[in-house]
Amino acid sequence: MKSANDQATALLEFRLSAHRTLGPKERDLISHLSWRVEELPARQTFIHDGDKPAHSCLVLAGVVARTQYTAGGQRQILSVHIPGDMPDLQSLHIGRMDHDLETVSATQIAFIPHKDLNHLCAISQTLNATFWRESLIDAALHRAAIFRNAQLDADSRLAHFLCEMHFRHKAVGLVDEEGFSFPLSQELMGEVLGLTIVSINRSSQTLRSLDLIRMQKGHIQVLDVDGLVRFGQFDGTFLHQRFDHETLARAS
Amino acid sequence: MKSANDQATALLEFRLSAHRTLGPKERDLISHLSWRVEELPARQTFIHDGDKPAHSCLVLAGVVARTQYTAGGQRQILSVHIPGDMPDLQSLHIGRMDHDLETVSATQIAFIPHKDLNHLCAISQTLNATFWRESLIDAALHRAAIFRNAQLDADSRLAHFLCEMHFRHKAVGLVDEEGFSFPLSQELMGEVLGLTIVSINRSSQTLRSLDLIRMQKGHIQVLDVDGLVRFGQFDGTFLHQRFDHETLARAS
DNA sequence: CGAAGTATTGACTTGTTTCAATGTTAGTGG
DNA sequence: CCACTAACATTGAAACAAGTCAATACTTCG
Repeated sequence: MKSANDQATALLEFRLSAHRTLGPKERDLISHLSWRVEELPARQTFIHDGDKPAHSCLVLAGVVARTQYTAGGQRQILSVHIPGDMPDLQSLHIGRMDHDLETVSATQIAFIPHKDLNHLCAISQTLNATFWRESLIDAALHRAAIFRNAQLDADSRLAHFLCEMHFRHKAVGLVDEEGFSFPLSQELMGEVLGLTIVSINRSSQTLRSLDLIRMQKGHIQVLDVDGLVRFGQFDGTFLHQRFDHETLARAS
Repeated sequence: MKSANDQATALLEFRLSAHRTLGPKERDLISHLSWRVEELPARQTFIHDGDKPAHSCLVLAGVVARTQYTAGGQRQILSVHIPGDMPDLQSLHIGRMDHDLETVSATQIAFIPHKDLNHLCAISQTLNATFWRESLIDAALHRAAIFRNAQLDADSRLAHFLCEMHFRHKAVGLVDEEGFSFPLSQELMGEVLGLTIVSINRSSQTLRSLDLIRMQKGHIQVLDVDGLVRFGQFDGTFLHQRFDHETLARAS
């Protein structure tokens, strides 16, 4: 049984290896980080708009959403983060948060002081570039969201989003023959895609009736990847994955 | 009369100073960069989806759009870039472009080899962090776009976008009593906001009738900043500007 | 069992698109 | 200097995708 700290180390090493092969120096540096791991319940905002965090975090288990609220209190989900993601890497160089981070399901999150990350980046050009790249891919996900929300109708929008989720889960080895576990309710998917729960419900029925996906109680299975990709006009380039099919199990 | 190279240097120094005060070492490093400056006509795609650029660029004059196309050839403008922006800074660490860069108006663009930028970042932690921060603010602009396109109706969406343009132009000293020069046609604003030209036209009439803006032939003037901010639910935090009111003139 | 959260369905409403025509402006060449 | 052209802006009417409202069912869990 691994300690939580080892688990964070293994996951980070796996994630960074997806960008480039790490040398022994980098692996050593990573392994000496000391993480503080927290268990958080569902629906908890753990970093607030306006905060000036002194740590960044790595999602170990569960799902986290970036959110922003309208004047009327309506919530927009800006992006969805799964194990292996570092959803507030930006706070390393942009002190003040311009959005919230909240848990969707119960999650396990590892925190690391900015000081330690900065130290790492100062010592290793490779790690510096890799963390930077990680934050750039985050921006690429945002661009994909802008594209789909503006250009696709409700059905395709959902298809595009589910493609993204499928490939991102796959990249961290979280997809098996049964699909992947995915705790967003239809209401929350609506908040991601700028649609109402009613639209999501109807669109999900469309995708199911076309035998593209199966979708029930926090679990999603893509039955026809190519079909879903076509339906959602999904071009996975923006994920910039060096390889897709390694499993987290193999890495840890 | 400054050379184009000096102009690029001055603009970059000004821009980076908006993040943090640069020391003499950093200013010296920047001043020794050698830029290649190009004049490009309007509507020209100068970096293509799939390209692997060996340079990044700095917009000196004119407006540049990041674009992505649907299967049906419909164009989405992902973001709009004005003088002082480095719209493909990401290519420094994400080799392959996942979108196009095209000019909107006639532009002047300065190119710098990735090699030189990487060298700079290796030598100076400060510059490394500053360029990184620049790319993170780019991501923050994306988040603002996701928010406005999903949560605001046509009128507010346009108001929000015009606020963003107003403050970003102001930050580089491009706003005077007459407003600022802005070459996006109503059709292109539609491609930014996920609306049709008809909607933009009607929304712009709304904003004009409320005396919030004046808008004619490539020129925009915000008459009532506070009013427009309120109307568009605009929270400028995401711009992360250290100061807004320095002028480019003063810096160069 | 009751309660809360989530999913589903139908009827009606609305903001935006689509289509199509007309007006305006700036630039070009005779 | 004016006719011609292309790009851009404006307007009205009809169509439609998604929203709203509201009722009902299913699931999970204490």
